[in-house]
Formats: sequence, C-alpha cells, structure tokens
Amino acid sequence: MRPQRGEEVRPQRGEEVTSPKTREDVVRAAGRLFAERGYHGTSMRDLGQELGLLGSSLYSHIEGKDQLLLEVIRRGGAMFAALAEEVVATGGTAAEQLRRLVVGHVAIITEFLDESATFLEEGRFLPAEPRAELVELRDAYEDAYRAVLTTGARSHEFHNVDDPALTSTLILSMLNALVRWYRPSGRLSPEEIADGILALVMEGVS
Amino acid sequence: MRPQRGEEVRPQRGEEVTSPKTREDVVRAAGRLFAERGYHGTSMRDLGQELGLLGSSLYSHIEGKDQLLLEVIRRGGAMFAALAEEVVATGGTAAEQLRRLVVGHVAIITEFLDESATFLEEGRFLPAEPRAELVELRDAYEDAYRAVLTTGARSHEFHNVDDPALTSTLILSMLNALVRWYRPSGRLSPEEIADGILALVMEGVS
DNA sequence: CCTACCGATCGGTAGG
DNA sequence: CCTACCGATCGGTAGG
Repeated sequence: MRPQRGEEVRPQRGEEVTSPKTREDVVRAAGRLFAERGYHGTSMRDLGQELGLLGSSLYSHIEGKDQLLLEVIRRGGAMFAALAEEVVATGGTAAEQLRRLVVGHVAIITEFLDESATFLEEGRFLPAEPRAELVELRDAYEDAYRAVLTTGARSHEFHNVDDPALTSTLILSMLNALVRWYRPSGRLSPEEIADGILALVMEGVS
Repeated sequence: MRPQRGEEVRPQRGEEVTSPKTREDVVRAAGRLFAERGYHGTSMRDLGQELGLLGSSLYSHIEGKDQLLLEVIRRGGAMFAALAEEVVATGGTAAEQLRRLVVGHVAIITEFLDESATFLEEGRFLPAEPRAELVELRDAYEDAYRAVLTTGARSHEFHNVDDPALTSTLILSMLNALVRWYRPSGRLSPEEIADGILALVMEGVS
C-alpha cells in the first residue's frame, strides 16, 4: 500500500479545512525554517510539511530552493536599505541619526525576525551572482553608519571615534547579534534593548 | 571502467608523497570546512577530499559526522572556558578583569578562527544531548562577564551598567562577530581590534 | 585507506 | 496540489 520509496508525510485531510497556499505563504514559511534550521538544514519536504503539502507541490509556487532563499533575503535587505535611506534623508545631528539607525535596526529585527536572521546568517549560501547583490547592499548599509560616525567625529559630537570603519562594524555586531538571542517573550522590549545599546555606544560602561 | 555510481574524486597518486592522516588532521580539517561552509554544507566526501582521501576512509579515524562536530566545538569551548577561569582566578579591578577577558577573547578567535567559528556558529546543529553541554559552557562563560560587570557597578568603577546581563550580551556580541569578519590579512591586528573594542566599551563614542 | 556497496534523502520534473 | 518518479548525493558499513 505504501509507495516503494519516499515515506513522505501526507497532509491531513478531513477535519481541518485548509485554503490553497500562496507564494507569499511559501516565502514566509521558508523564512521561518531557514532562520530556525539554516538553509542547508531545511529540505523542500520540510518546507512542504510546514505548509501541509508535499515538497514537490512547492514548485508550482516557486522556481527553486535558492530562488526562495534569495527572495527571503531580499525582503530582509530591503528593510534595512530603506531605513538607512530614510535616516540619511531626514538629517539631523550625527547623534540623532545614529540613534534613529539603532532604533530602526532593532525594530526591524524584532518585528521581522525570520527574514532578518535569514538575511544576516544565511546570505553566504547564496549562489555567487546574487550574493554579490547582497554584499553590495550590506556595504551600502554599513556606509551609512560610517558616514554618520565620520561626520560626528569631524563636528566634535563624538570624541572617541578614531576608526569609523571599526566602530561601525562593532555597533553592527551588537545589532545583528539580536537575531541570535532576541525572543518576543524575552525580558526586554525592543525599546529597552535599543536604549541599552545606545547607552553603551554613546557613553560606555564607565 | 568507472564505478556505476559515486563519481568520487580520487586522491592523487604519484608525484606528491602524502603521509597517513591522523585523527588530529581530520578534526582540524573538519573545523576548517564547518567554519567555511557550515556543518550541513559540508559532506563527509568534501572532508575526505580536503585531506586527499575518500569520504568512507574517514570512519577509521572518527565515529561519525556529529561526533566530529562535537569534538571541534569542544576544542573551541575549552579555550574560552580556560580564559574565564584564569581571569577570575587572577583577580584585579573589574576594569582590569574586563580588559583581560576582551583581549583574551580576541586572541582566541584570531588564533583559532575555525574552531571558534564552529563553536559559536554551528553549535545549534549538535544533537540535543551534547548541545546541553555547550549551552552550559556558554552560560558559564557569560557569567564571568556578568560577574565582572556587576562587581564593577557595585564598586563604582562602572557608572553606566544598569543591566549587567544586557551589557555582557552586547559586549559578547561584538567579540563573537569577529569570526565573521576577522581575516589574518585584514587591516587591523588582533591588538588593535581589542583596543578598539575596549575603547568603545569603556568610553563610548562621545 | 580503498573497494564496493547500502538504504535514505536530496532537489526537482512530467503529467494530470 | 498530488502521483509517480528521476538521478545525484547523503552518512555510513563490511571486508580486506
């Protein structure tokens, strides 16, 4: 009665009425699993099961597994790019801009945890060509931090930025690590976390 | 002439004389590949090729792929544990201890980049039981930071540590992210990086 | 350390 | 969206 090979879990039938899945559903579920198990740790059959269908059924919604990774990553990346653009366009003092970058970054990660984690952690598994797109996007984003820090150092708002490239890397390290430890049920709200990061970045511990 | 299946790359014969590989060689090569491609992105055949032998030949040195991951991770973890122990045992002011933790952490990562990266990035792919061991080890390590920060706050060495748990997480975020961007050929030496981190942590940007 | 495999699983396709 | 597959690759073993 069972197929010769491929003991794939069948979708439930009966009781639960499930509507047809959209491409949107597939991309969102992919973000969830890529963030949780990693790209190489997620099979198309895993992804199908998450949605209540077979792995092979996904191919009517998407082109392939790596296209799916690319799409999740683009969604994550676009939000960070939009933040940097908005902050630079709005202007203000260097300290104000840095504050908006940090608050916005924390907001994006905490609200779109799966897409952010996939963008930040799984990008290296992209094929060479689209990976170049991602590297460009990340470099541009880091440039916003570097520019703000450089401006602030020149205007004497910041007295302790000897190496804006290093400082921006360190600030982004704190921010990006959020995808590793932030959980909505955790002790601290996104606002409290952003305040804590800003306190450390602005004043240090002593 | 070729086998029916499994077009596996054969080790070179002739010219190059290669000595038998040791378990040590296997573990080191595993660290290299797990760090570079991720645990699930590395096959036993990849690992064999890295050493000039077949994937199946590895099993005379090791018990299985997940045992190999565990061994690489233990090597990384042991170094961080030893650092924390030594710093706590040596004592000194909170600022001095924090400085030694940061300098030591940067030294471990920059010197043992593969083991550190595998410890910090691939631990979640460990089977449940050994993963508990790793979580314990990481918690103990983070406790050293938390204790130093709490002590420093109480003794008024640190005036800006409202939440030692958050601050220690943020400091460790900066340190651990090194495995992502540090390259021996890079612009900054380990000492310069440690100084930069300490400058930001102690004084902030302004 | 290789030869010669094993069963399971992988990403993906043809056809309905 | 499923049925029924495909060839490739996976981790791993028996025997030498």
